[in-house]
Amino acid sequence: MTTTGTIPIQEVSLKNLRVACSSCSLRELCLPLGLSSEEMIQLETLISQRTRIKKGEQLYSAGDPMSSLYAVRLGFFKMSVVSEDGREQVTGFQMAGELLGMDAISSDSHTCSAIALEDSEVCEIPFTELEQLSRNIPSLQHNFYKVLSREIVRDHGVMMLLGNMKAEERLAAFLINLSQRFALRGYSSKNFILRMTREEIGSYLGLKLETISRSFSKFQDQGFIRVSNKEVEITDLPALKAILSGCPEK
Amino acid sequence: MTTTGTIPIQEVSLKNLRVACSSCSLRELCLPLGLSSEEMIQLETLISQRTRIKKGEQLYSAGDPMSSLYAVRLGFFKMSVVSEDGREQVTGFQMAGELLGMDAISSDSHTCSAIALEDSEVCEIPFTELEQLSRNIPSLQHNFYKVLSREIVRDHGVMMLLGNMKAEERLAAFLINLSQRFALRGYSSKNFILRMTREEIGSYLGLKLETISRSFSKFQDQGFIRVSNKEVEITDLPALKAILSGCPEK
DNA sequence: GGTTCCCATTGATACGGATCAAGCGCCAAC
DNA sequence: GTTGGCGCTTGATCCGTATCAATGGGAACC
Repeated sequence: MTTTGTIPIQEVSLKNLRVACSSCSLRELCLPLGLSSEEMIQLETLISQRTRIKKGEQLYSAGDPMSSLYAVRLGFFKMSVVSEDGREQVTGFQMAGELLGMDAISSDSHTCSAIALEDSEVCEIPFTELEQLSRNIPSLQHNFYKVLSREIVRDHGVMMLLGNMKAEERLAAFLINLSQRFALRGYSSKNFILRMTREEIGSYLGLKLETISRSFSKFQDQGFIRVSNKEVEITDLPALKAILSGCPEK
Repeated sequence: MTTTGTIPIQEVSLKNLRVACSSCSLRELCLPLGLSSEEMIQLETLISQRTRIKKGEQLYSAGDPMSSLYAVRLGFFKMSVVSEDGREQVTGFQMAGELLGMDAISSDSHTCSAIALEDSEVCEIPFTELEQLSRNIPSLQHNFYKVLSREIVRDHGVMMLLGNMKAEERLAAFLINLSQRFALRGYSSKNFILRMTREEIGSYLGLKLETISRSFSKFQDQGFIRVSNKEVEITDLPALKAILSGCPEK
């Protein structure tokens, strides 16, 4: 609807439509959190454009020079790194309101690739200008530090998962995490569509796709979830959570 | 030598001794990187004190409120998180010039515990004041963003290791990483002392202590390293690196 | 100097998940 | 409507690491 470029609308309204954090439903999840409306306007002027990314397309890939961060406005992304010998590791799945590209600050070039798993839209945030603006808006600066820190905490959680948990615990943790994030965004926490393949889930969780498939089947047999291809329904959330608590019985 | 508090020296010289980034051998690794000498002095005034932590003591633990970050001035730390059901995951080992506590920014309280693995010394950096100062010193702000981002990149590397690599690959990667970090600090990259136990290495690498021990022995049998308790000598670095490159032969 | 405790090594065995393999269902292209 | 390909499921087997167990050695404490 509020596409960029192709339709020749007059500039003013285009600018208006382009980016408006203040009217964005994600402002409570995203960078603008807690900013005054005046500060939010300053942030808006900085965001040069929204970009649409079709399912399967790359927003950027490892090695690309970094000039902007991206806030997911709509859709779903997969982030992955590749080792020198070609092994891929999915490092995360990002949805609306989450920031992409923070890994790239350290070296001015991206270390991950970002691939859209469904038709998506991102707000492009030029990094140098964000740095500058954050010097004038303390709460923006603070928010951004928090976002970076939260990513570190999340990564530690994944390490815990990869280092200590068994296959079914990992998958349970993954489903619970997705469920909570959907809920935060106003979607159902019980019914959702998996945008990624079993293989991508496996890569994220340090498992093979067959193991993911088997664990899904087992959860279904136990009556915890119903799965049909990419559709998931969580029918017994407490049971899923119990798996995580290292419940003694299998 | 430059202890804090106990010895009643006159204030001026104490202040001088307390913290002097400008004369600190770590200034090229730590936050002050690239700051002018004038800016460095501003940073120094902010760092309230140096603290000594004895081997085995905790600098902070998960749940503690966070008011400061810490720069390791001397020594060696282990960072770990604990899951609700009590499983411990070591998330990293930090040495001189590295920053501790960045995970705590997101929630104003620590999510990790930091334990000294040898007698250590840290510079305490009050976070609110660092935020303030970084608004006035762009290169300080930029450095700090980079430090946070670098931590995210490091974490992604650990995910790759935990998600994709076999036991011996993980240990090889660990040894190479330690070796490089010692070299950066002017220590030998070939001979060093492991400050952590086999169990702590195992927790970091997602393996059990027996597996660490066996892999050490195997590397030694193959002539890649010499190990004696905590002492390690790397005798064939290229061979260790070859293990990482997924070399076909075992 | 001896005792104790913790850490490390090594062996035997068990088990979880990887790997190999076959078959199915769905969607897109023709 | 048919064909091909990709993603998913399920079974059989294998392999790597965990687990269990016994022993050894070094450092700290008495």
